[in-house]
Amino acid sequence: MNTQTLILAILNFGDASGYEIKKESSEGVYSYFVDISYGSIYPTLAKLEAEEFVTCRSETQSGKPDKKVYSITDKGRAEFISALSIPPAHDKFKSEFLLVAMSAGLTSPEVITRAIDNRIREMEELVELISGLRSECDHPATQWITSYGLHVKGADLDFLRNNRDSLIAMAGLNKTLDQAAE
Amino acid sequence: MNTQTLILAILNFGDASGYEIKKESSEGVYSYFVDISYGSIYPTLAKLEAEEFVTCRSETQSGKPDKKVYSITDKGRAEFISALSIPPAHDKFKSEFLLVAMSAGLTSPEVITRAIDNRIREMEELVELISGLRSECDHPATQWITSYGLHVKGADLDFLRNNRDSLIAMAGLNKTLDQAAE
DNA sequence: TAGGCCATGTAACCGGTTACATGATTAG
DNA sequence: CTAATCATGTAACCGGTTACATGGCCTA
Repeated sequence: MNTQTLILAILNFGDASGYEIKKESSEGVYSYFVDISYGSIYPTLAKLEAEEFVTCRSETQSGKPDKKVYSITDKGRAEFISALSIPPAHDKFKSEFLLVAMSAGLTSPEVITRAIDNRIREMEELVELISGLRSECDHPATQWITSYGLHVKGADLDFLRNNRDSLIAMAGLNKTLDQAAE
Repeated sequence: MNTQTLILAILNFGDASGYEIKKESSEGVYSYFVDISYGSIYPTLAKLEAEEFVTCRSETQSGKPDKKVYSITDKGRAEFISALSIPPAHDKFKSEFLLVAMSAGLTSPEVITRAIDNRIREMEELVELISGLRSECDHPATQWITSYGLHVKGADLDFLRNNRDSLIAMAGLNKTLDQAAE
């Protein structure tokens, strides 16, 4: 998913500044399945304005710096809807944890324990986040994707809790075998 | 996860050529959580050899082009193990589907039906793949990660099947509301 | 008074992909 | 005869991140 479509999606739900878009994409509902940095947000916003997909107005705030609030235009909405009709690409999924877990035999119980306990904690935080977001917003499609996330991440957490010890038990086993073979 | 560590991980399980590493990373066990292209494999392999993390021998094959088979060295294994002890970064997850689903109201039932049915099919194929891989390999840690994958992707598939129709029912709703408001 | 939040923006960099070049063999 | 598989490699490109620059306000 390119930055442009993502920003259009966010603006379609409501006006926002670059700063707010960043927050949405790294702390809001979107944070679960995307993330973008300032370095890509601001240039894209400028490009989007030049193409008339968004308009921009400055808002002066008391006690805070001015902000540039962007609104999606009809042209931008049409562009977004047309992007939506392109069959979505596969999810992109990369997991360092799985590589570590797969190599559990080569490393120590301490390393594996830390890795899986961190993962459990992060997963709990993610479930918390999605739950919170879910209760804040009654938009049907948002409810659907948050239910989805909760269901999948809940199953993930179950597995992690039920199989934590068995993974830790595998740590260092290759080493032991190598030594036994000597 | 950088290409280097991933290649070291694959070579740690056995010797392989660049071509075979690509296959492993896009059709084998690793395909579930990583993917790399030739454009990054071959240069990395050369770098790895220069640093003495791997050695290389040429194998002439009858009826096939020669291949360069790489083996991990003790130095390479030490490097890999040390990379393993660094706490793994968050999973990287990007989903165009979730963005489309979240915007179901803006698009047509056809678009949503195609998107979710494609996803269900892809998820089924992934579950098939992991099942196959699982039965081929009795390495404990690999069994662990494949069980994990099967558990999570099974839950994913359940949700998708049980909630397919409710998502489709949301398609086009925003449009209808807009028109009703006119 | 230090650190964190609000707020916008740019330039350098980088990891990785895409597309291309090359070529033999085998299966349909 | 065509397509696919095996096999290695390079160069151009690109999307995006990191780090930097700037600065005021508020809280501890």
